[in-house]
Amino acid sequence: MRTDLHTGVADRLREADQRYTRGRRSLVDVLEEATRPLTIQEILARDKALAQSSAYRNLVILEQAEVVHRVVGTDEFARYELAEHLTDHHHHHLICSQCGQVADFTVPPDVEEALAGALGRAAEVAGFVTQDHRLDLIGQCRRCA
Amino acid sequence: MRTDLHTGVADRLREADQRYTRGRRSLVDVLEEATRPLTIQEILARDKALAQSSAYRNLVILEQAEVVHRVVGTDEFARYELAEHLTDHHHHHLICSQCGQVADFTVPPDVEEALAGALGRAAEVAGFVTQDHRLDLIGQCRRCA
DNA sequence: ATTTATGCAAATCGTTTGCAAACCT
DNA sequence: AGGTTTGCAAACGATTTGCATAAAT
Repeated sequence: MRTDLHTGVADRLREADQRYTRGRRSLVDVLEEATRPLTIQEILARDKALAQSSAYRNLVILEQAEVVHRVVGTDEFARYELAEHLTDHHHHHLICSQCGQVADFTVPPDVEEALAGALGRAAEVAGFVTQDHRLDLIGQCRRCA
Repeated sequence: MRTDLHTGVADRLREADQRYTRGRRSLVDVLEEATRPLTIQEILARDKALAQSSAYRNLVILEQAEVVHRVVGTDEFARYELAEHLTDHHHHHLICSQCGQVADFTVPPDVEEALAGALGRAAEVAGFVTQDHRLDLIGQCRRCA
């Protein structure tokens, strides 16, 4: 099913002139098994062999190589997930304003399309070159509500 | 036109059992004159009489009283703007991934409605209590592109 | 063999906090 | 007077960085 994930990652890293080391592979493995964006601490807890400083450094590199995506919530912790082009799973985030947890969700394709059109037009007016869009819900998760 | 702004703010603060002091009034004044969310440093630069620690403390209080809204971009700086119910101006953000600047934009009402409906349904499925939504464009602003 | 990555510990920097003086009611 | 807020300086904590060693090509 996903023997290609590491191949895809390797390709991206090669293009960015970066090596695919054991530490970077571990990060990708951890994120692949997660069903939501993880904080650095969560990542380190899931693979005890990872050093904190290297994890920070490698996540920056993986982000530049477009292998991972940094998710900014409402709390002080950065969260990471695999880039959408590697998972084929376009989605958005439910951000709990209480505990900070981030969960995934999707909206129907027709809404997604209407949205993309409107956003494209708005960006054009502002002379803005769009790279990505961010659609999140802020509220309280089941556990905190 | 906006003699009522301070009245509205005072109401919110009273409800939160908070005083409307000179420092808090200054913060509201600075944010009222801005056309985009401002970082703390930008706020302090616009009113030299403000002390940094009090600004941080008061922005927390104003946020809890729903007078201001904290905007999280992609960089390390928190940004603040007046809450939408005080400005009657529902909008979204263009976030420059290069310089971090945040600008405002709007989408047509029909898109906004379709979006609200889809989001409401998605949240319901996840057992999520929605407080707010966040729709941003990430890209490069006119100056950085 | 040479370049690049790692991991520890120290530094950085936006933000938070302790505390005594100033302020409001 | 009694409780809040202020402002300075010190503390905090997530993230970054210097440097000597280990790994990758």
